[in-house]
Amino acid sequence: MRQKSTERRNAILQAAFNTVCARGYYETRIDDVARAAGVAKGTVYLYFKDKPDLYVGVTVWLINQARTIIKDIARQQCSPSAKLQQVFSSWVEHLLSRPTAISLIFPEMNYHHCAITPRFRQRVMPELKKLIDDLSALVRDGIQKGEFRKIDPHLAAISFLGAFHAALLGVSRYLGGKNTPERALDIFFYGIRRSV
Amino acid sequence: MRQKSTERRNAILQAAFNTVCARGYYETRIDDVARAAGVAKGTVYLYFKDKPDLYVGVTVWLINQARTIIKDIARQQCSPSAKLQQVFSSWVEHLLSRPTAISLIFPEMNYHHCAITPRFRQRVMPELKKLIDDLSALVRDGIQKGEFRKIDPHLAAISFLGAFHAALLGVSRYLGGKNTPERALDIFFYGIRRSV
DNA sequence: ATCTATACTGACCAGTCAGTCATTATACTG
DNA sequence: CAGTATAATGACTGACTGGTCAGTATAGAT
Repeated sequence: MRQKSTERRNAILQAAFNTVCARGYYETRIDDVARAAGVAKGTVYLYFKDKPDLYVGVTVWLINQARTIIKDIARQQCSPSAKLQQVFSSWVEHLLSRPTAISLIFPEMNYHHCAITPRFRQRVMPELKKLIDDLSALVRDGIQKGEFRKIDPHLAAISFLGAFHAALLGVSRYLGGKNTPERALDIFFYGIRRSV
Repeated sequence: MRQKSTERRNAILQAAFNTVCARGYYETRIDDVARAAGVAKGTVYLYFKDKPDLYVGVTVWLINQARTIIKDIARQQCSPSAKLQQVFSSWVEHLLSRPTAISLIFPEMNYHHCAITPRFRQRVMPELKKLIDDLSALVRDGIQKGEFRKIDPHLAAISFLGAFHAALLGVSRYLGGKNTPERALDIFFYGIRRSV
């Protein structure tokens, strides 16, 4: 009784992630993913029901990685600010070479994928909400410790994503200036208003 | 000597904008756009070279609208902060019913559209850069008037886009909480750190 | 070693849709 | 009004790709 290989599944996931980052979902061919994973095209369908299913797999996989980073850092003994900073830096480190991956995270980008939206909603949105909850928890901790202003932790978590996004844009090929990603985090922390 | 109708061109652009916002570029059929615009499918090709050309047209059109709003507001006699706030509110007002439009603005989302990326680069990126320059000018003004911290205006402009994005997410169907868009702007202005 | 059940393969197929173009419609001119 | 040139039409076409499945390969059991 032969087993499907976890190894092969991961190879397909990784190949799909790479291709989706390079080209986007719609310009990604199953054939390309298969070739990059070193399997036959039909093999992809042994592990994933169809193309949208593969996409959902990739997105959940990415979000779980992002959450793992948060969890590891949340366990450290340092201030909430330092924790947010570390999550930020770690994420930047991971995605700097593939900024397009961020589109996997933003849901309104995924309105685009109408064919998978119901499935996306059922299987990815819960994960994404957990990601935001993880970030919210860090913010809540900071509020309780008097480090952060009294703001909605949920919105702050979402704004953190926006700041992360801006960070990637700020160093990107097309819109980049003389920035480092940390400057975007600085704006997130301190705002643009001058204190009086 | 018959002329092509500007009216018809705009109808096609508007229809394409609506469909792209509702479904994304790849789930948008030329047939759907034509029907929504009240023209035949082949007519679309009288005004736009091909599908990517239509997409570029829509994106440039949206960016120009966003810029018009900035320009109008920049002319008013009020503080730089108030100006940014008004741009923010006006944009929110325009896009609240179609948050997906924001994907037209963020370039790494458009890496997805490999078929149009070179064309996009040549025709849309210059407009997008101008949009960011317009915002940067407002920020620069605020810095000179002592209202804003000494930060890179360019990065602040990008962060403004990120904050705008977060605002839309914060009130969205999937990730929304009890927020108003203005709260995201508040975070952009004052950050999350508590002042000491 | 043989047998079995499942993994794996890749040529094939059907459906889709962007783009085409022969035909028709219509605005404009004299 | 007739003629002309261009706009507009929509059925058709061909390229493409996701998914299928008959055939092959192979791991595991006996």
